[in-house]
Amino acid sequence: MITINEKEFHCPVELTLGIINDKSKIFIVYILLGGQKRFKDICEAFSQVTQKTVTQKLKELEADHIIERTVFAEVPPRVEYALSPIGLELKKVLDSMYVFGESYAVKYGAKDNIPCK
Amino acid sequence: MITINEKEFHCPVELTLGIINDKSKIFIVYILLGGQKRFKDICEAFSQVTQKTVTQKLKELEADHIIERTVFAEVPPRVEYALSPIGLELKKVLDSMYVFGESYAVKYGAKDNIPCK
DNA sequence: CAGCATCCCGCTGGATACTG
DNA sequence: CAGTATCCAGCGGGATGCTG
Repeated sequence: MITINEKEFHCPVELTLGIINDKSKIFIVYILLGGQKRFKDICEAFSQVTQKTVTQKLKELEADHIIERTVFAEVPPRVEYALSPIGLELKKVLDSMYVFGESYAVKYGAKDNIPCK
Repeated sequence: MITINEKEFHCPVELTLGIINDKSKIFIVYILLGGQKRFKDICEAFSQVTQKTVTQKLKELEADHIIERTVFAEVPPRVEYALSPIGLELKKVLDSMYVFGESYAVKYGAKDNIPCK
């Protein structure tokens, strides 16, 4: 049993799922694996998700220590998001998802080519 | 670009997320990593999810070739669920989630012990 | 035992407009 | 630019009861 902020998890897998519990969050992590990004860049990176959702998910990820938020005192405002040290460790999870997706595509998909690494 | 059943994915990660897009499915895979199980066993394995959800998720996973369903012509009926070969490859994804959860717990959690492997 | 059918509620997340 | 505010629709998923 693991306890974090009065939430209880039966095992590490459940804990991980508690942190990146939806697609949009995983996508944000995925995007940030390419280096730190501005709010606008993240929004543009996936068209399927609205600005509001991005804002919200970024907040949750920050609260969970996955990403770090840096505000620059400039006009116009600039905010950079980057993965924290522990956030970077999610790379292995994403990598394994990539590998699985590749195998799956080979077996069941009509793949043109496999980019986006 | 990968195309499967007229659905398009930009990269293998997105494809993987398209298959195991929610927690309950990942949990089912997690449970089945322990060997084949009956419907009832899966339902009992996580109390937080209802029977209906289990039924539904099992169907989707079967449609996506992740699990295999075997019906035994017996009375009372018996149905066994097991991971398919490609489903077994999700083990690596789960494993990496386990590793991440462990690291995270060490850093931010009050862990009693870490079971459930 | 292994589901299916129904009803229903809550929350996620979309669209749009406004602010420091 | 980087958000906040509000309003609202959809659907995932809970509870319950029925069937082959």
